[in-house]
Amino acid sequence: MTGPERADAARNRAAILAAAAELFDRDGVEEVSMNDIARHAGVGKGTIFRRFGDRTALIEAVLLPRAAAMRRLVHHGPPPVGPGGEPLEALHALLDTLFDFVWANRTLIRALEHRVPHSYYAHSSSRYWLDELARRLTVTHPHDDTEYLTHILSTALRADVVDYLVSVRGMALDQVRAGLHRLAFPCVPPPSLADVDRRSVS
Amino acid sequence: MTGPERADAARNRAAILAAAAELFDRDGVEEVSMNDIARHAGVGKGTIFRRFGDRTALIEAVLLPRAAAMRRLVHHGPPPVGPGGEPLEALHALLDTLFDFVWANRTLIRALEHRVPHSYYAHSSSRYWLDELARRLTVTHPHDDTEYLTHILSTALRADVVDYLVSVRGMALDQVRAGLHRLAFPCVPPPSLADVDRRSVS
DNA sequence: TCACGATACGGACCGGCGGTCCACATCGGC
DNA sequence: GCCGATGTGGACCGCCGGTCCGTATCGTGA
Repeated sequence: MTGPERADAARNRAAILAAAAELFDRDGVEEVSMNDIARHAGVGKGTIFRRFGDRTALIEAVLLPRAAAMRRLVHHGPPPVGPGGEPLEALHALLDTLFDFVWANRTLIRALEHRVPHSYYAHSSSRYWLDELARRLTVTHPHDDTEYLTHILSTALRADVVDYLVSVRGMALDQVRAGLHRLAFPCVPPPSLADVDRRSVS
Repeated sequence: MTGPERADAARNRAAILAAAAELFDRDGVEEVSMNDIARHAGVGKGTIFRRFGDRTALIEAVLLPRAAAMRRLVHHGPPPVGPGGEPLEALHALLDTLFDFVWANRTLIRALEHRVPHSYYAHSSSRYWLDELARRLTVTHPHDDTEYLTHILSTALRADVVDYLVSVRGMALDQVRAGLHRLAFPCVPPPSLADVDRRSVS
């Protein structure tokens, strides 16, 4: 066991991740076999399993850097999504950021949920933003049942729920986004469309 | 093509459905192969495929009579869940009936959703109770966005969402049920626990 | 009762999957 | 340049859902 990883191994890891990301995105996760990825990356199938263990771990490995980027944005980025902004703006910015992340990675997220039931809520890389959401809700909704609200919002943010609204019910993305913000304030009338537009364009 | 079906064929259909229902229930849908079902039913694998077409259709066939029973209850049963009762009671009774159905058949429903994305909302045997829910909401919430409310409630009734709350978060069934009823009336305080108990015991 | 076409049966068989194995190639410190 | 540690790749494995077809069973009309 030398320090980290041999040079050729690192090269192959990168090639596999790139090939997997491209094929998953292009053809849908379920349509891509491990053999496809191996061929496309120019490596043997055994190499993939040696690097990543199994199919589930490979999917996670493709998703991980994207989740980490979002996490960095939330924890160290500029306000309003990063720390230091006005609480209400911070909550809405977080919702938008989560929504964008879920939408952009919906195929990977759905595939993971498919292979590891409840991973959407229970997976460690999900927990942190569920907790962050709860934290911001506690500030903006000090008198409500924030655990309950967190659950409602995180369910509305499920990749398959959003996907259904858009691809089966034909809702526009901004409609779904507006519904999400409205859900956070169930007892006030929904904001005017102009407000919603201003927020989601930023 | 004689009239309906030969006697041995009908016998086998029943045996297959019974075997599938038992194994799905006992071991979980994903753990049961078509060979398992064939062996357990005492028929050849070919017979299953001849009768039902493919695995998805077999799962649907196991679920169908249960959904039909619920449908009968809602359309022809005694009030409050059947027609003729007081609107508010009718809505709550429907929510309870749907909740019980989803919980009792959560493994089958999840397996179907797994094989046919969005089937939970889009499948014909789901449509009718989504429509019924919307109908009753229109009566009890004449001034609200009932389409939106229907979506929120049907999402809260997803088999995987309920399953997560119970099996991962450790919520009691009656808590989840209470949350469902509360969701239908977001702007009034939740009913006292006594009310909830009275309703769900009936 | 029997004969015969229509129908159903069942398990060998197929292609493809995720995952394993191991003879061989490649790396990199000395 | 040597040599043990590390990495490689594709043949191979068991299993899956699904098909095929020679054989068995049904039920009708005579």
